[in-house]
Amino acid sequence: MGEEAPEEYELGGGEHERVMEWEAGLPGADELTPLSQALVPAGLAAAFRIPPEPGRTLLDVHRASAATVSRLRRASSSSSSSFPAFASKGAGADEAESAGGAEGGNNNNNNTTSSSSSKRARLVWTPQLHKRFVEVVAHLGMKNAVPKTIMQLMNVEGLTRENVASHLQKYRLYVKRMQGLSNEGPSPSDHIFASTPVPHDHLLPPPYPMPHHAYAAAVSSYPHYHHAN
DNA sequence: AAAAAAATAT
DNA sequence: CATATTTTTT
Repeated sequence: MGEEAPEEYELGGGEHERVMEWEAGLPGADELTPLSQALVPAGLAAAFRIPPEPGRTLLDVHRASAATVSRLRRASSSSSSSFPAFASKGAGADEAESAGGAEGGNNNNNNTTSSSSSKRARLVWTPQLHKRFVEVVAHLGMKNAVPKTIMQLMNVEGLTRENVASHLQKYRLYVKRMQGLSNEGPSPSDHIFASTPVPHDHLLPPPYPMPHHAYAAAVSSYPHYHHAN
């Protein structure tokens, strides 16, 4: 019969249900310093030679909060009761999201999807992965930041060049949008991003373990995969 | 139904 | 390798 589940949850990129209990005692929005506003006034920063403003934009904030939510989903250990909002929209089978709560770091991923077909699951660019990506790109410079090199330096097993290429495409657009929308002032420093305040990422091995010649064989972390369709 | 993300094709 | 288009997920 029809397995039609009335999903009234607007999770992720939808509405947020406000839990007033959590807001009790907290200052009102009008009393808080807007995140979109720089902590250090432009004039003051200039006077004190503090040019590198992290460039906090609404997009950055949004990304950061997304990371926080992502963290909460996983850290839903103790706490009185489970979060009502973070239910996986399991269509058929519930997805097992990793195991160790504190993460050990050892991720032996046997993504031997058995089946012969190379129908790999969709790669999910988790904040950790993205951060790694950004770091590598930043270190390479827009000049050498090409999919192949990025993939190699990231050294994440299972990560394909196509994965990186696709993400890079989006990332470039993202950066572009940001630059165009940013203050069109005469600021030579244009590449101001990489502000991806992701929690402590002790989950991944060193970013670019490439001192001289690649020591292939270094087992690295694995990307987050989700069940494919 | 629309938007975002990732995959795939050119 | 870059960009465009299509598919999949939210």
